[in-house]
Amino acid sequence: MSIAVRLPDDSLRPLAEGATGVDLAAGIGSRLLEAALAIRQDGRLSDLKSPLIDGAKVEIVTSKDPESLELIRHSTAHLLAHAVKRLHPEARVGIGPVIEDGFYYDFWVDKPFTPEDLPAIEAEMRKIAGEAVEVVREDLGRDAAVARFQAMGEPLKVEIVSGIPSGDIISGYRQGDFYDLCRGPHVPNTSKLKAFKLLTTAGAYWKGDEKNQMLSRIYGTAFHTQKELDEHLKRLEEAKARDHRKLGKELGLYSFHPEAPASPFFHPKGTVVYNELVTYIRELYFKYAYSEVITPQILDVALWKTSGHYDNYAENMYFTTAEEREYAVKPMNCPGHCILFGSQKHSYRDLPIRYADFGRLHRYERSGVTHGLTRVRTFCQDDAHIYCTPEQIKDEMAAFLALLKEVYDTFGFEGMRVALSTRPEKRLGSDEIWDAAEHALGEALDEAGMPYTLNPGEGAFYGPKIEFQILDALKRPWQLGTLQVDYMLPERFDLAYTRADGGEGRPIMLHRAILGSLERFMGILVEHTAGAFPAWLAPVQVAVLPITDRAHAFSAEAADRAKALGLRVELDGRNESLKAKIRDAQLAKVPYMLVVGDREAEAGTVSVRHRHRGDLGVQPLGDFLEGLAAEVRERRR
RNA sequence: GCCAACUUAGCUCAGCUGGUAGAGCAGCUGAUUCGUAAUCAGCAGGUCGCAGGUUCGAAUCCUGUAGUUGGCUCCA
Repeated sequence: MSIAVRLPDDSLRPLAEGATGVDLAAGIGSRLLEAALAIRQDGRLSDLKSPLIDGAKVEIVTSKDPESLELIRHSTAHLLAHAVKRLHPEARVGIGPVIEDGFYYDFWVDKPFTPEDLPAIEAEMRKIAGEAVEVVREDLGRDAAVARFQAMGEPLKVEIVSGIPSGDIISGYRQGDFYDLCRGPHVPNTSKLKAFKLLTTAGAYWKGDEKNQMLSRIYGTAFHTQKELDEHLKRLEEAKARDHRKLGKELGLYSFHPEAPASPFFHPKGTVVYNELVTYIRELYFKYAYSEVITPQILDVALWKTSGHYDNYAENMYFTTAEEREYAVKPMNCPGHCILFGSQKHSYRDLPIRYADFGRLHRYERSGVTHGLTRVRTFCQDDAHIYCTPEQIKDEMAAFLALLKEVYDTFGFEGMRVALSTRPEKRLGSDEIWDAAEHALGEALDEAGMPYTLNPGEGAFYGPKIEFQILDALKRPWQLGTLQVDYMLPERFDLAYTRADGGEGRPIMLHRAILGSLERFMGILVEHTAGAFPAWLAPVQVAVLPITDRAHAFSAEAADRAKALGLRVELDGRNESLKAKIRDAQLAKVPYMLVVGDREAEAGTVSVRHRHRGDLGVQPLGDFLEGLAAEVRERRR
């Protein structure tokens, strides 16, 4: 008996019955056998050692295959667990999946692993890889698997396997004395794992549930070659160098202090950037017909009970009492806007009404979740609420999408992705209302021709939402904008408008933001630009650098003229060398430097240096200043 | 909130197994007047996060606490 499989070049290859991918690869060539990691039969990835199916389309998977990286990482996770079991036989294994950029493995140990433990474990991994231990699939019935893991003293594995229906076949893999539950596939032997690194340790709950056992997690990554691994580690370094917490301190933008945990102090330079962002959004609000309002910071608790925040969000709110009356510090602007809307009679002719608010918000975030500027306890959103009729939702969405695109384009963000989040478990309102709201958003997106993904159960408690995600300069995704439909608050605040027929209509409320939190946006922007803000945002837009004292008078004149044009200029009159002044201006990421020596002072010119483009040559002072003023006015990138 | 690590001068960091704190940069003073990423010299600067404890003696060991960091979890 013999079988035949079809190769990618469409040729048929006859093989003996029971032949595996190993036989196939070996038959084609020893180089291929060496490179082979797995096979794909009729589109399904499986072990190199799995038997070939007669008539199947088969390809040998090598490192060139995109899916093979996942395979390598998964096998490396097993290698990690194998090494840990050798060094720490008492450790109980959890799970070890592949994640973006690497893998992790969870262990139940008395003493959690620390970074100091990693070199020894990594060395053991290299040892096992060097031993070229065969990786063999061993399938077991459910009950046999439970028995085996019980015998091995692996309670977590027993728990997983026990959750699988009795009678099912469970796949597992053995490499030497290590056996693990796994769907596979895996590399044929451990020598295929050549480029890996353990990165960090962390605590993690079993099954991600805080009520469960805390396990010790080891993170690592793996690649096909050392070169790819090195490049990845270099990228990590680059991201670290752009960390907004580090750059914010270095550039003197903001700082954090124990007196107000997770709450930024914006220094003068950071405040310039912050205010420029607000000014920009304000200008767009004028263009897009929003009305800015200012509402109180502290409001009666009764308001938050009406809005539903008290019941759903109290654990994240700050409370205060005065004259025996209980107040809450606002965690969002919406209820205040509802009071505003309800304070007057509205005609259908007035709608939509768009209230924008840069009010400061406070939310109590649990101590472990705060992070630099991206997760803080006090912040401000480019927040606005639109009150409109059901018929106006689509137009409002279209206008918002245009606004959103304009803003993201200004900052050079690309690759926008859109997600529609639907009803969560903890929510207000009837299913009928949710049906209508979810439908309205989906339809509007369809009409705008925007592809989107669904996030079931991720909506806000008062309504479904659309989230807009962009990619920064390092191609990292960030969620910035959001648009949420809210049928609940108008109901709870009994908001109304007079319809054309004289009857009363209930407005629909749209919550929307483009940048999200200004604090968080600033952090993202710092990482996106590596601190080199475009001229319109730069805290110092131009530095004047006199070479000698003789150039001081003209330098001062240059600075004054820049200031008269509204430019943020700094005159570096220190008794330092030109080299030193340039270095300091470069490190401060000042976009333009004007070198002024005897020649320039004499001719009324400046020698222009750009932080990235270097020496741009000599220009008349007036020409340069006008050019820069235009660059700033147009908010060029 | 949970697990772990970290916290020393304004900043970045040294400080071996406990013997009573050190560098570079920044700052100040002086000299130097200089052409596209650090001129030279001198001076000054710290209750070693905070509170207890062990010890003849604590930056160092122990306990507690705060903040930060990496994760978990959460995220209107």
